[in-house]
Amino acid sequence: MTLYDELVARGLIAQVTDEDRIKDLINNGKATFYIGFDPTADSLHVGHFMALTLMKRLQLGGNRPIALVGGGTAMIGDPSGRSDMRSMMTTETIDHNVECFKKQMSRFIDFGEGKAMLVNNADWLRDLNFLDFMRDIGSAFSVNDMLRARCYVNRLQSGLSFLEFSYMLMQGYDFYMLYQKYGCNLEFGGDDQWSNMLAGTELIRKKLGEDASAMTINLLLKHDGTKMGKTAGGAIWLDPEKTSPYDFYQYWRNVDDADVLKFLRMMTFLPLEQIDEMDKWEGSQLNEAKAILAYELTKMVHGEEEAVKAQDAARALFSSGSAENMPEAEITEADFREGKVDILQLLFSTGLAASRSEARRTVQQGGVTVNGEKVADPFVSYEPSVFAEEFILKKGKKKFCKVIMK
RNA sequence: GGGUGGUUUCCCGAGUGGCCAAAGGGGACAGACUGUAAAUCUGCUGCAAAUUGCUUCGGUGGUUCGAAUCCACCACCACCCA
Repeated sequence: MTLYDELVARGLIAQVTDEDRIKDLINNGKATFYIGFDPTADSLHVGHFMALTLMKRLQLGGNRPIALVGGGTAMIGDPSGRSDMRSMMTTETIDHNVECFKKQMSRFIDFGEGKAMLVNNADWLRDLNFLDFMRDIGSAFSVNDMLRARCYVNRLQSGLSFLEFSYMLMQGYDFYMLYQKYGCNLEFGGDDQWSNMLAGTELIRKKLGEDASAMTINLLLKHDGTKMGKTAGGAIWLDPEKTSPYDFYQYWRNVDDADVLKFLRMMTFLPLEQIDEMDKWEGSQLNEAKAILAYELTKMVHGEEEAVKAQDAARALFSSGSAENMPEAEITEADFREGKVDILQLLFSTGLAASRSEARRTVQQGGVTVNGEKVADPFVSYEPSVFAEEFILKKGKKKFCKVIMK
């Protein structure tokens, strides 16, 4: 199976500019391709992760990836897929985020000599001269075409600043620069980037009379069309400080039945034959597929050791095993009042509940247990000595921790 | 630059002087049923030392016994005209 066919089989490819040319490039290791990452936060999230796995797949096929961090484009903010205006970030924040991105990417992609490159578009965007840029690049863009681009249409209702409108020019310019500097002949991106990417291929054609290609990856969507990787608490991050390996594992462990196989194909490196085999599974057997998905992804992002820990903790909670790898939470003397901690304070201090009020509600609704025993009274409190023994605090079905007295 | 409409709790959105911590929906959370799934049903959803108190309806100041609601100014947004 060729690389291109595999990408198709894994359900990754959404749109391409020229299928035959792209096949020839990537199947034969002739592509120097780039994917852009805008440093809007100090960690990558699962959406970026899929792009990284794609980069890896192509690199394994002998192609040369360029990870482009948008230290320049982040000054503007990509309006695609957004209904609101992005808040402006300072240069310091952006540069800090760029550094964080670099570190995380290095774990997945081999940036060894000649194998891959990490480039920052701040290098050419920040020092641009406005008039020169407008005469040179702006003249090659048609506002008529831009207004027709899908990504701007809904923004015309809710408001779009000229700053954001110009994002497309920047991204097009990136490709144009990478093409000239590094011979980058292919751009990848999320399907919501399609029009921005075409801006690049068009610009290269207009300015240089040469062809470059673009290909979009299907967005990581759930079966109901909502975005994956977002929870009420925010995004699922790759940084263990922002999303713990356990939470990361649980996130994937809990995907809908309808999505497991899709995610296994898109995100993991398991052989397709093995995944096809799982495709025959039904009902509760799919639970096993979810465990595999969760384990595989956690292993890739946090390493095997953390993946095993997360798995053990999950087993300990859901199918009785050792409590050794359970998440721990510390309490301190400050939590005690008159020598005791009450259950509400425990829930609050361990982060299981966002406030004492929320903790109280949960207790009243019968959602809290200590060492497996339901706590019905919101006023119960505990002496320090009980924490010398194992003290497992559980809220709801899935949230729990071992309480440790500091 | 001119005109009109708008800014409400996580989101959408009702509320035009007291009965407002603020309808309804979504989401989140908890319970039942399950397979750590989905669907469904129930509860719940500002904070707290909790039959009470405190803080909230873009910002500031004012009117009033009493303001999310009225007035003034400011900020931001959308639409129409230039």
